[in-house]
This record gives sequence, structure tokens and C-alpha cells, in this order.
Amino acid sequence: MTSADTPRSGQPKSRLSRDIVLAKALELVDAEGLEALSMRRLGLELGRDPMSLYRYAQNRAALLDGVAELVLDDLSIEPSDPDWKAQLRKIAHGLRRQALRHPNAVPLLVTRPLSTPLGLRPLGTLRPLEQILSLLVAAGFEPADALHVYRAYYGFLYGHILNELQEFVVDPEENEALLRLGLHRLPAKDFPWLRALAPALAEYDGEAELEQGLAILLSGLEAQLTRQTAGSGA
Amino acid sequence: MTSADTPRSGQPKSRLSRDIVLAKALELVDAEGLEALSMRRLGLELGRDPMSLYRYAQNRAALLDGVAELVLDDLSIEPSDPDWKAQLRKIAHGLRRQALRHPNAVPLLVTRPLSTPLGLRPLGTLRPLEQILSLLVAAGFEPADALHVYRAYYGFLYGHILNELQEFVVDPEENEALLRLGLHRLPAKDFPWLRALAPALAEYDGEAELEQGLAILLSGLEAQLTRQTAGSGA
DNA sequence: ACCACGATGTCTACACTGTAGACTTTACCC
DNA sequence: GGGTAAAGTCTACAGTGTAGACATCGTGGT
Repeated sequence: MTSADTPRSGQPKSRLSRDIVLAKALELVDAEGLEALSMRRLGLELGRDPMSLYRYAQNRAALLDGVAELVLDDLSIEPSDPDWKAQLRKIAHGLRRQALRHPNAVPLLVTRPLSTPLGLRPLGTLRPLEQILSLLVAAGFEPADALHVYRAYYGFLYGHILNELQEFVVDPEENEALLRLGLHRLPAKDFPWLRALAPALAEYDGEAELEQGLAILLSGLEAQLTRQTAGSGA
Repeated sequence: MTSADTPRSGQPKSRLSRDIVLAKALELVDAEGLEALSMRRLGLELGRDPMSLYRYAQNRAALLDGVAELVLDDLSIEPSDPDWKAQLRKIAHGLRRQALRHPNAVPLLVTRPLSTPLGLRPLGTLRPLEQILSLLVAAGFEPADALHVYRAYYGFLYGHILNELQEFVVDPEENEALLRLGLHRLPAKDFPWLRALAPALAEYDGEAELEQGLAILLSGLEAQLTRQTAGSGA
């Protein structure tokens, strides 16, 4: 036999590792969507028997969790930034960027946590939460209030991402055409505004929209903070 | 043979209909989760051959869309309410209620739209959008701004729902115990705040939280409105 | 050099999935 | 009654996740 087996595809048969598996999985999801990520397909992509994957993830579900973790791990948070609002803005844009980079993985980010009790989630998923709490407490919020702020903030952020991805239609170029085409199908009688707003929908600027929403929310939250530290000046 | 065939389960074999199929599907999802909803299982539940379902939904995917639509159809929106903020609050609480009533279906609400271009979605899914736009325009927003407001509002709303369901842990009674148990597992060194906030997490009041976030957001949005109608008073 | 042992990868098999296509049964109208 | 379209069924195929037994590899000790 030749020196390299050159299996169906992929590398010349070095040892596998969790990172390699997850990376390939994410690659596959990015390229062909979540449905394409089956154990067999991933095995084929790695030039290995599908069963070998179970050494690196207990389940398909666990594998999906791993992929989600991988996407989130690219977020860098600095919990000691004195300008908490700026830091939250930075994080928000970072997450948005990841979402746009891996749109097919977004359902995972949003959906997997729903099936796992908070405390049992992969640590990578919990770290942002912890770090943001720390950031907020350092900024002067009472711990309990930090939790409220976190919820308002992260809620808005996830919501925005879902919104943006829904409108963007993952398809790259023919965006506008597709969008208008779709809207054109709507009965004009029942959907006058949606149809009228088709051009506006096509010009959607997610980044600006996010920034604007954050501005409203963060200044509102800040108002709470000053009101509170002024009021209960123990 | 006896007068009634009494199949595996369900009714005595009357005619099927889309509504019946979808209702049973939602029932099944509520009871056993999304994964339990297979064509074969649903067929069995209805006492019919699985293949008969394809008369009422082209696909399994279409069936899932139908279930999502069913959940959303319970929302009632009054686009002519003069108090737009109150109306938006009412809608928000309505959606939250549906989400808590059908937690297993929430991934559908959040995920299905991601795989369908906006204009091609089931009309039931688009109606809320249209109605809210109409509400906002009636309240004095420029159409384009109405779209921005809608996005900020719906983004926040969906985000909140995801947040709340994540923390609530669908399991009914042993909530607090489970939660604490989970958190207790976290390394105290890396997750001090999360652990410290375990009690606060257990007391999560989703309704109040939603109300508070909405208050911040809506008053911020209203400020935009007054600023705008005052400024460009043509 | 050899052997042994634990980690890594493979094979086989089972129960289950969605759904295409041809078929049978049912309900209803003239 | 006869005809026709809809509703329901049957069979079959290609694909899925994964348990359990097995083979192979890499690295340690002696």
C-alpha cells in the first residue's frame, strides 16, 4: 500500500482529538447546515469510522453542545473594564459577529441551553454569564441587580441576533430579490405595511440597529444604577 | 368485528383534518418533547397510518411550521389600540404565557423562521409583525421607524423568553433543588458570582423581569417618538 | 528485544427515522 | 348504481444514532 491511505477526504490519518472533531463538525455545519451533521457523515469527513467519534463526545447531543461551545469560546470578555457599557457593547458586537460568521450554528446557541439545566451546561457556555456578572458588580451594581441587568442585556442581544438572521436570509447575493419576491406573494389586503416596507427591510443594517437598541437599553439600565447608588447611600 | 375498531389510541376513526393533526402534534410535543414527534409516532397516536399525515403537511418540516403557527395563533393583537405601549405590553405577556404553556415548542418558534425567507413563511407567523407595524404607525411613528421599534421590541421579547425558559428548567417541582445542585457543581474559584447568586436565580420572577425590561425599552422608544414628532413638525 | 496494557479505532447489528410510489378503500354526486 | 376524486394504506429504500464485541495501535516496563 502507498505511504498515505488518503481516505475519502481529510488528513493523512493522524490521531483524532476532541478539538479536531469539533472543528470539523463546525466546518460541516457552516458549509451544509445542521442537518448535514450526522455521525456517519462527520466520520466520513474525517476519514474515520463513525463510531470513533463516540470517544470524543458521548452523544450526538453532546457533540452539538461542543459545537455551540466552540462558537462561544471566541468571545473575549474583560470583566475588569471600568467602562461597563462600552464593554457590553463590545461583547454584543462580538457575539453578533460570531452569529453572522456561523449562521447555521445559531439555532444551537439558542436551543441547546433550553434542554439542559443551567448548572449542568458546558462550562464554556456559562463563562460569559459569570464574567458579565463580575463586570457589572465591579461597575457598582448590587449582585442581585447585576443579574437583572444581565438578563435584560443578554435577552435583548439574543433577540436581536435572531431577528437579524431571520431577515438577512442566509443566502448571500440575491438577498434583495428573494426578499421582495417573498413579500410580493403576500396578499396586499392583509399585509399592506409589510409590503410597503419591503425596501426598508432590504436595507436592514443590523449593526446600527443593534447599536441603537443597546443605547436605549444601556442608558435605561444606567439610570437605574445611579438612582440606586444615590438613593441607598449607606 | 365490533362496531368501533378502537385503534391503538385516539378517537373512533372519524375523518382526519389538518387541525386535528396539528392539535395532536402539539399535544405530543407538550407531553414528550420535540424529539417524540415523528411521523410514525404521530400516526400511531391518531390511529392512522403514518403516511396519511402527508395529506395534511407536505413534510415533517411543514408539520413543525404548522405547530409553531398553532402556538402563535392564540395571540390576539388589536392594531387600533390608541395606547400602543399598553398594547405591546399585553402582547408580550401573551407570548410569554404561550411560551410557558408550551415550552417544548419554543425552539420551533425561535428556530423555524431561521430556515425560511421572511416572505415565504406561513401567514400565521407574519400576521403579528404586520399588526404591530400597523399599531405603531397608527401611534404616530414613521413607517420606517415603526420597523425599528418593532425590531427592538420583538428582539427583546424573544430574548427574554429564551432567557426565562433557560433558567426555569422545565421540570415542574424540584426546580430550586435541581438548580442549586447544578450550580453547586461549578468550580467555586471560576464561578464565584454564579454560585453566590444561586438563591436569586431560584427566585426568578419572569413576569416582573419582563415588565421591567419592557418599561425601560418602551419609554426609551417613546422618547424617540416625541423627539421626532417635535423636531420634524412639518 | 519483548511483552502487556490501556487507549483508540473498527465492525456488525438493531431499532428507528422520513418519505416516494403504487395500491385499496371510502364518501359523495349525478 | 356507477363513476370519480379524496383519504387512507402498504411496501420498500436509504438514512439515522448507538450498544457491544472485537482489532489495532502507541507507549510503558523490564
